[in-house]
Amino acid sequence: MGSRAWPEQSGCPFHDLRRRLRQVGLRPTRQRVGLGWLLFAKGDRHVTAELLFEEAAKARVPVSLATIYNTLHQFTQAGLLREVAVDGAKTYFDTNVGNHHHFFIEGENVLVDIPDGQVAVATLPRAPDGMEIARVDVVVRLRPRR
Amino acid sequence: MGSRAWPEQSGCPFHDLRRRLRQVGLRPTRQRVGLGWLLFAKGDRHVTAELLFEEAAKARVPVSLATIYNTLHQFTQAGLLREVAVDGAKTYFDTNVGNHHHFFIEGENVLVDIPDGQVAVATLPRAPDGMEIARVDVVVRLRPRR
DNA sequence: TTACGTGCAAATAATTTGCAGTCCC
DNA sequence: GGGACTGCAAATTATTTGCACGTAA
Repeated sequence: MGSRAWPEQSGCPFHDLRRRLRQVGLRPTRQRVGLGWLLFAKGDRHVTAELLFEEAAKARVPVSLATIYNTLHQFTQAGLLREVAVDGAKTYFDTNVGNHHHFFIEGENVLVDIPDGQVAVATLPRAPDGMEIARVDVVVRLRPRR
Repeated sequence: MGSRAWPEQSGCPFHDLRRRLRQVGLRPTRQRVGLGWLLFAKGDRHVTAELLFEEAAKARVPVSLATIYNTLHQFTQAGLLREVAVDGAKTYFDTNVGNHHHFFIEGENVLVDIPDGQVAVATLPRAPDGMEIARVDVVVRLRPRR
């Protein structure tokens, strides 16, 4: 779970969200709170800008696509989200910012978390001179069994 | 090295290239041979369409950007190239189609092969029902040491 | 010859940006 | 009130496509 990014929760998720936004230096505006609610209320998720935009429309959160993009990037910079690298044109954002890896379902273009501990990278290469390892991403590509 | 895709080499790289193209069902046209030359003559490489386009211009290989894209995809489908998934908007093509993984240098947006054997994935997750593992990609993200 | 390739320019798709107007603190 | 935020539309960037023309077999 992505709980690492959500310390000190109280009883009220709404207040937690607003407080968390302030903590990371973002004003809890209507759209940020609305999007945060969509993103973080349902457990770990993987969204694209377009998908979140549709959800916001359904949920009557008034927000433009441009603001969706802005917000996703601000949340990412604040450590509330993480960008996931898969191929395909779209960018995926993951509400789970903890250390974990992904399945990528080819054809469907869907991302799924790999349950913790099911992937282990045994040997890591040494980083070249002057470089350090920022992160290790493992993507296990799945296709329908023929 | 990506030699798996290049069986039976003779003394003449040009002939090898033309023959290889025919083998995979692609007519050895001027632009395909020219691009193949740029791609495969210098060992393992990671290129984007734009980069290859510039190289072609320098090397006086007359080719349009649209044809670069077509050719890269045809080569990929033929197994001469492999698409690599990193984030960032661009698509990278790798002349090494063997089993290996990558460093991705943040900021510079450059891909580098990780020498074989320096990364090992110890435990693989079981694939969900009806799915099988098509491929496992490991990307080690590097940043300048602070 | 003739199907396969290529170039060009226009079309898409995802994302970003500039700026005028709006809203939180 | 004032600076941060948002929306809209136009701009960018990467890539794809349609179609007339060129070229390898």
